[in-house]
Amino acid sequence: MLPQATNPASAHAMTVPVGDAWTPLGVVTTASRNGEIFAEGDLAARVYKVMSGAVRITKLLADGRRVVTGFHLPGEFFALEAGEVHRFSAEAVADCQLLAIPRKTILARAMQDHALSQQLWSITGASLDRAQEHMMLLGRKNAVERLATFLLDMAARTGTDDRVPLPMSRQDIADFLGLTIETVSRTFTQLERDGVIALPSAREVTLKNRRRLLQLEG
Amino acid sequence: MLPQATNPASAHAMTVPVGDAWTPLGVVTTASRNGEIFAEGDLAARVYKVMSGAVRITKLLADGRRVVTGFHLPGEFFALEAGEVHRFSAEAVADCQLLAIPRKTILARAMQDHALSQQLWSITGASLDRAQEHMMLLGRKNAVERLATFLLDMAARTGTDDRVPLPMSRQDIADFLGLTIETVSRTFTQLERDGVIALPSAREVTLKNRRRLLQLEG
DNA sequence: CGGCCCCTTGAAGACTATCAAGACTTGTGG
DNA sequence: CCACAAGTCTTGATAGTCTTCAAGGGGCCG
Repeated sequence: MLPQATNPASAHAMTVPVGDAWTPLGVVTTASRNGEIFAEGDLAARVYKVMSGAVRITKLLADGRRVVTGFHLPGEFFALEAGEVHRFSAEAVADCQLLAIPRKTILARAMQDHALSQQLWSITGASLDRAQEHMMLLGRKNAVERLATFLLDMAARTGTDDRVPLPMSRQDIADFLGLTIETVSRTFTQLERDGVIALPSAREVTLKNRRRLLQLEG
Repeated sequence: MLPQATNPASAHAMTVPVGDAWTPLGVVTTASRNGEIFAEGDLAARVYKVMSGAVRITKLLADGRRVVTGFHLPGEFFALEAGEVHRFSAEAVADCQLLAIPRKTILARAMQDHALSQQLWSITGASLDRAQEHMMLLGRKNAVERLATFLLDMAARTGTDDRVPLPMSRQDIADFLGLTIETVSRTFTQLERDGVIALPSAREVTLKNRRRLLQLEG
């Protein structure tokens, strides 16, 4: 169940100016592939926005079984939680640039800026929506439906066209979909055989038949 | 998959004063067993606090497969979401008294009360935590572990001692744990046979061996 | 070119779902 | 208060999906 060894190297700070309302509040840091960004139980000192790369959020069971509760792609926030301590770990799926904003800064601003305050709530609410949608997948969908849902979601979030890059490993996908790596691989192959997708490489999917994929989504 | 027919009768408003900071903001309403409190897609006009009874939050797949994403017990808030529209349905598991607070009221207050504003965020964050914990259950736990987790959670939330009332049906539990009603029933029986719990009735469990249950939780 | 990951594929087995029937509970009406 | 009916829960037998165990293929980097 435990996947690749985690590379402890990560997160060297270096100030870089970029252009959006949040940017001036934080600093851009980097995290290298499989590098830990923070761990479950760490003090929640910062909130993050993905600038480039991809991040996975994970939780572990005592015996090592792993769940990936979500992936975060460029433009998305994570660790924007209300608690003082992180309830999950965050790791870089691929080399990342992250905007790290001190929690204190956010909270101080929110004290004086109701719009920001509401935005914080709103972003957390969006995470909750996604979490509930995912519970549906984990609780009631079969392997094909899970993968179809995943691919359509990734396409919606990243794809400009029908070419969808998959920065994460099969094991990451398996732990996200509540399946084993073997089942994920077999299901990819099945969708390819059925002409629903093409697999130019393991890390890139081409959607050949979105209509069919939507039906398969369940 | 679709369980009992839903009883449309519910939610008659009647003003009743009670004692806590939220109470003066809303009105107490009632919902009868299996009555709909609101449906997915409804305008999110109110947020709720359970005064008595129990509520289930559900989502449906197009073909009728159902997921219960959570239960809410007395003292707990629900529908405290940021969006304009409910992303899930809420139904009364048993006859309920609910404090219904108009969303507008909450938002207006939050504009002037930072503590409240933060509290909203915090409550939503707590929901997110629970959701992620539940994803772990749905994604990686087996039937025994799921039921053990559920029982310990219910005990922690309601039980004053080792007697834990279960206001919800087996079907509700099944849809919450991502199992079938038969598997839930068999797993209850198994835990009883193993002396971990006793079942004075279908709707009440007595924890006979918490230590063992904790081990089984996974 | 060789080694190491990562991914794919195959065969067997386990866990849960499905199908089916019976027991118990609860509520209603005579 | 009893009898019936409907809903709920339990149990059994069988089937199916996914997991587990095992091995081989392919790509990337030193």
